[in-house]
Amino acid sequence: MSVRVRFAPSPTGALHIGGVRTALYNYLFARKNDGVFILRIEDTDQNRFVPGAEAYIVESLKWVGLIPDEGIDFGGSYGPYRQSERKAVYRRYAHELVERGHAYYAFDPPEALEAQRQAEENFTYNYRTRTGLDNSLVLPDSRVQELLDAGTPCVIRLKVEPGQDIHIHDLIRGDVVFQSSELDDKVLLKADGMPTYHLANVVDDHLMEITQVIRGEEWLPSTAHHVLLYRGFGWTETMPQFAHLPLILKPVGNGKLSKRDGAKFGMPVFPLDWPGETPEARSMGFREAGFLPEAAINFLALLGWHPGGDQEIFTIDELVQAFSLEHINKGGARFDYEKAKWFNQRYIQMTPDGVLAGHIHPLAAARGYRTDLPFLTRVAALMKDRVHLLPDFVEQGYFLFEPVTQYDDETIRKKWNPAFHPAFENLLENIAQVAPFEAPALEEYVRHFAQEQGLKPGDILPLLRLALAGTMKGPAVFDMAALLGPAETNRRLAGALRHFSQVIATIAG
RNA sequence: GGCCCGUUCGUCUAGGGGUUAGGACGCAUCCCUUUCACGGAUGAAACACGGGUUCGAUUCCCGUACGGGCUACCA
Repeated sequence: MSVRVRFAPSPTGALHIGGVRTALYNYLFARKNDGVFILRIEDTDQNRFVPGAEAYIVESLKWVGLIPDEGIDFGGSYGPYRQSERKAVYRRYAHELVERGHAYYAFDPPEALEAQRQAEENFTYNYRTRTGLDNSLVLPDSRVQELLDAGTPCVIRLKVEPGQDIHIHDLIRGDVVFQSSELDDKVLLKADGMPTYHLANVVDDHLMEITQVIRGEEWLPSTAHHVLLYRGFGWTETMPQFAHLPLILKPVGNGKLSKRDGAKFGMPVFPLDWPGETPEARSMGFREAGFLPEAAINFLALLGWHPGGDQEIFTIDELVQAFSLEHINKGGARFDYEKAKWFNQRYIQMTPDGVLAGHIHPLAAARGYRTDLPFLTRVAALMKDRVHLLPDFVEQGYFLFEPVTQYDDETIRKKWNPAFHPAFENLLENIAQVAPFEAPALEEYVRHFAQEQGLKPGDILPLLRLALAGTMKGPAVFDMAALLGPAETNRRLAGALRHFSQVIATIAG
């Protein structure tokens, strides 16, 4: 039987980075096994529906390159892939389960159950309590029919028979056993006619011929219910295998990574930006933070999984080749943003300058900088070894785009000597004539010039850097000069010379 | 509270009955470089605890502790 796996997010907001990892593991598993990767939207909660969330999910998957083979927006013959469009299907199956005696109608209004929970410490709707509640198990058939005919609001609940062990063989965790007596009679079909997750996911996984369910650990406890559903429907022969993924934990402190942690720690926890009503609700995305999608994928893949060995950098094809569910760790993995940035740095280094130029383009444009690709390509070459995120190119390399207005005066006081003035005057008059105006020629000229003037390289180089960039941080001086060109180099030298004298004059005064 | 899952350097992890417990991020020192980085080298840093099983447990079993998840007409 060919492998078919699905990623089934619910459109209640931005897709969490943990969700992206779940999608990634499903994708890798599908590719590794020549299977099919399906995107299914689980929008059965009408109250939590968020407009735009579905489009966000699709755009996120596209950005990281996890393109579904089937699903909403991607075709396939097992549709519809949006659960809200399959309402009739679930209704039919829910009733079938009632007929088979594995489910029943319950008329208890939500308020009544709420009151029960208030009154009774650990109230659970199960085999113990259901006989005293308002459902088709205790009501006479005629009365049930009457209520149904009258359109009385009701739900359909799973009838869990006590006294049986439910064994699950989890592909990641091994054997897990649940006692059915501990399980509650889960609602399968809500009063609004929509199914709950439990019914919908089992029916859809069956109908869509899903072979492995790879999902978050938060689903492990309800898997016993799902197994009971497969049994109730008589689908045990084709029941999918289960694999429950460990959670992604907060960078610091306790608990799983939450949506709010992005704003809290100033780091992205979503693939793409997601606007929020308040600053705290606004979510930064990996894309907007300046990550290359390949880097984000590489980072995510290794957060909770490793194939063994010492390799850290994996192309997507290498990930596919190396992937196996058995190597997924059982324990939760803490989100480590420093490591994420390290991956991005490595991927930036590996990316050709011309490609980087394309990434820098919009960032430069946003700041009103030069945007011609040949120039940006050279910027990329000079900066790529010292950035972690794409915006660093313009934020840390600002002096390549704009005139120097701020100088590192501290260093000027240490390095500048008024006695250098004539020499620098000379340099600024003649440097523009160096031909070709490229780094090697410039370096040769300046070093030779220093010698001529009786100066050490250490006297002149730091000051030249300060003149061109204003700061002691940055690419090789001669590379910068070459990029800036003769006119700009001359201009900056002249401006710097005036500033240097002023700074010293201030001290003297 | 109940049920379920987990626990190797600070973090992500490799490993697995006998190892100097390996790698990566981060950190520190040094080299390269008259900048910042990159790169290279070196270093500090871990098997939660207690019982078994065993000639021998970090590795297998059982407890304990700690962490996590679930416990809705949410997913």
